[in-house]
Amino acid sequence: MIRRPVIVWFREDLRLADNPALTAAIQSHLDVIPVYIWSPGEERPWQPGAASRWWLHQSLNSLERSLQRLGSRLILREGQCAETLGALAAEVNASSVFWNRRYEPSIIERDKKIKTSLRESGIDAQSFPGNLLHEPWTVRNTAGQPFRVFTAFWNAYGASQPPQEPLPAPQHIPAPARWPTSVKLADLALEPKIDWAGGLRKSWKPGESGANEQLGRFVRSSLHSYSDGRNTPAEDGTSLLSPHLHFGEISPRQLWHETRNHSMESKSEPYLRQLIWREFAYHLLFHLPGLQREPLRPEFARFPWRHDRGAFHAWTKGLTGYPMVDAGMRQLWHTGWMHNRVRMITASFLVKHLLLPWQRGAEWFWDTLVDADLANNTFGWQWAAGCGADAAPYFRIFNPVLQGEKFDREGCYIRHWIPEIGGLSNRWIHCPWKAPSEVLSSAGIVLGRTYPMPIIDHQFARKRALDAFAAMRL
DNA sequence: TGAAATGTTGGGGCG
DNA sequence: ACGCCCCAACATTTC
Repeated sequence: MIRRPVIVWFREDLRLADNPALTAAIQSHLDVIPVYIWSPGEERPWQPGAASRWWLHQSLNSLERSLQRLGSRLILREGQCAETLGALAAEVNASSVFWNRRYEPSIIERDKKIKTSLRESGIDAQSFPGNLLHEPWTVRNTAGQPFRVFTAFWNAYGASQPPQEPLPAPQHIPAPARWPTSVKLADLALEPKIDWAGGLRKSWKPGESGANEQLGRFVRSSLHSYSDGRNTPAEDGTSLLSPHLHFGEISPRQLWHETRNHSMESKSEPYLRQLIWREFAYHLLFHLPGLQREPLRPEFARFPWRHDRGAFHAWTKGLTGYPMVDAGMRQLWHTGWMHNRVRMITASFLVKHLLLPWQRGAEWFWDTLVDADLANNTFGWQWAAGCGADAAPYFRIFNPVLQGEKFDREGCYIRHWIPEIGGLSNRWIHCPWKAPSEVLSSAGIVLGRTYPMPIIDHQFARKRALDAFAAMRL
């Protein structure tokens, strides 16, 4: 009698350690068939962008090699998940299919259907929690409602059970006698046809081992000074873990325990807060699926957004004439990532200085970020636009010059990403248009030619945004 | 996880 | 010594 194998369906959990579905599969003492299904159509309209696909390719490659080291493989398939899983399960006569949950509303809906249809075919289907610290439906305020204020959410997390200890990575994965066929990773065509990914390759090491190395670097060198260091874009003071976390190369439970164990509570708390902001974003999107398109505050539906392709183009290319904004946008384009402080500055500029819809910004970030994550991206943009939960009030408008002087005092971040104005002293580096003409010419700068004039005047833009806000509230 | 405007205070220059 | 003004520094309010 042939033993029926169990399929482990990998999704946004491209890791072996702390992987509940994988652990459960191994504990079932059946042969394990790991599979990943590429089905971008089912993610619409948020199918992975170009930068995410690049990362996914590297991460799948890394997972495949890790599985091979344990005597296993990664079966790759392309197509609708329901059909593909059903066909694979039939092909290998699987007894069950295990996976770790995702929490995007449309994915939940799809996965429910898959679970039902597998069970109807006599196949045991089980999903496991592992990509959040707490399941979104278990967290409620005293009135039984989902939280809308971060502090209350944070307090609720603090009062609840600490997350369970991460599961160890398996030492061996039982392999079936015969493997089903797999497409080749290259055939998924995740990598760009024209190789623009050089900057990404230099910046990142996707995969579980890369994630763990980065976590090690972070807790050794940045965690103790995180509360200030995370605000200095020129330095690696943030965790740099966001893409690893998005693809599940490392789990939030691992991050929680590792940072907790490595330092005093007072030192690890600022980082844990960030991790809980992520939970809060997932929590909100779960309870309010419309957030991915529509503002949480309904009055923003009447906000007088502008439509200015030229301004949007300048923003995306880092040609607004405001060095702090442009540096951020160029860092994003080059590395697939932007420092969080600068995300706030660039987002504020798009929404408040240019009056362009936050959805346009969210779409651009979605395509260019290696850490593009629906819950976080949606939450972050609604926060920046002032229309979200616990958001920055609309009248809170960042001044890109002051933000630059405050958080990049020495201009290091600017000089790195905008070398054409690198010759300016710290006094002028954040506002080249104010520099005396002899300073500009001796630095080799011709405003409007070698670097743009500001595409909009700050004072004017600030007043216009406030007026638009006032008009909306009438 | 703001910035700008407005208000208040207190030290020093000066007649 | 005193009152007056200026203004930086800080605090508060407003958007």
